[in-house]
Amino acid sequence: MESVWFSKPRPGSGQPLGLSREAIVRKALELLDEHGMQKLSMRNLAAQLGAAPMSLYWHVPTKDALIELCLDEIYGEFDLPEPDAEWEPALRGMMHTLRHLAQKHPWWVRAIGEHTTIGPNSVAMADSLLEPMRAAGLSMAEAALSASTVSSYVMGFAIAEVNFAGRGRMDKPPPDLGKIADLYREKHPRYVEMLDNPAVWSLEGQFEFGLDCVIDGIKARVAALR
Amino acid sequence: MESVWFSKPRPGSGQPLGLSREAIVRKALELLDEHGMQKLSMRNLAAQLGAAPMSLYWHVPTKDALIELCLDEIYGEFDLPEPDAEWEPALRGMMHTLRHLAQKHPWWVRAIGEHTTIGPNSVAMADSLLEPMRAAGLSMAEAALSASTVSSYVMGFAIAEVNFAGRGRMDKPPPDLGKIADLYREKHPRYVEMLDNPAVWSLEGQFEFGLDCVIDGIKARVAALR
DNA sequence: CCGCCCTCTCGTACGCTGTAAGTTCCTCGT
DNA sequence: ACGAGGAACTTACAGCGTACGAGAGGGCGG
Repeated sequence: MESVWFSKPRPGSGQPLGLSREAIVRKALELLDEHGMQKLSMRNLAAQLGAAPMSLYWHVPTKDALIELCLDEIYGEFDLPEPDAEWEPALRGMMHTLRHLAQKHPWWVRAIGEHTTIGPNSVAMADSLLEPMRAAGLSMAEAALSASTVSSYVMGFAIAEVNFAGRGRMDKPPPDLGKIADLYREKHPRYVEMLDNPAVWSLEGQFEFGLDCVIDGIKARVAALR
Repeated sequence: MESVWFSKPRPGSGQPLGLSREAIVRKALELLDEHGMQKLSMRNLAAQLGAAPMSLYWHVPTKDALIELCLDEIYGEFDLPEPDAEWEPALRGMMHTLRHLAQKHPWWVRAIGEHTTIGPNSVAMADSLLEPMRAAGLSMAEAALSASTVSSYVMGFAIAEVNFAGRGRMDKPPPDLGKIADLYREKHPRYVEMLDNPAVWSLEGQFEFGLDCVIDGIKARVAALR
């Protein structure tokens, strides 16, 4: 299957266009952010654009491709740090924006499970992720592995976060929790005890703790170079 | 919305059952592992079981619930380490089984993006993840945060791995890669240089490197206690 | 100026999906 | 023998992605 990135839409030869790949992606993104992936259908999207469903297919080969375009689009929001920054704060900043990106576009966690993105913005992000690691003095291989490690962590965290937040905001335990706790109190007392700990319900603390761990691990590798 | 875990199927009063929640879940799992999530439909599943589509709904409230049951089922395969093990090898072992679980059930990475699981096996796994952390001497809060950190990393890694492997096995670069490299060679030379590095394409190395990083970070916290 | 072609939009239709509602049958306790 | 109710089935609906082909409208060669 050919990827969207290799086949541009046929360039129009001058007449005014009511529809365009850009407009479609923009509106799709709007729908996704507002109502989630379940409400995004080609029919629905076309209606929002005042067009017939099949008209979209001139600009976009398939719905999956459209979603990949949307994915790349949100990677475009990712703002890159200035190149002369210290490597650690730069890395931390990028990871925070990555998390906020997931929070702002909750459908992201669903999409990444089914689509790989190799669009320009996605690549730009991956590339600029290498920057701080190389600046830290790591070799190309180690830089790549480190970058992959931190972003794997953030991705995993974001999924859990968004997913759980879907059942209600997650600063405090969800209402179900009483029942869950009761169900498992005898069999897994330690687990239930954990659920009572307020530190577990602080997303900020949770994220920061994990990020610190991972970055500490990387710092150890940077230090080993000297 | 009530969760599956609170509403058992009505217990039969004795007659032989052609269908059962267990049989349905088992067959669904079979279909999922073999043909992926896209091929699992209630109609298809019913056909495989020699039953009418709507018959399934007596045993399972909804398709999403069925998938949650399947998720919990595969967590049941997760074998817990013996309780007197050293904390670090125990943790590493669990993380390896978690990864292999994702490899064995690729649909998992799609499912976790849309479903939270609080079934017995899932909870048992989460609980036993606390074991090594507590054994290491960490407080309840730190144990929970650490466990969440490592498993976030593994989840993120597994998603990337399975996802990419979907386009062909990933021990070496995919065929698309030439085109990608050509597209971005000028704009992101460092990125395409990275793609040429063999270390980037070793999944084992990749996984182990990241796991080492995270665990090093945790070890630092354990050491800080003494 | 005519007619062709190329770009874009649309209408129709197919095969698929999850599941609500209502029907039928079989087994059991009384 | 008879009602109760568990379990399976039938029918039907609203929605989905998209293949296919028809049509509108402007640009350009003749």
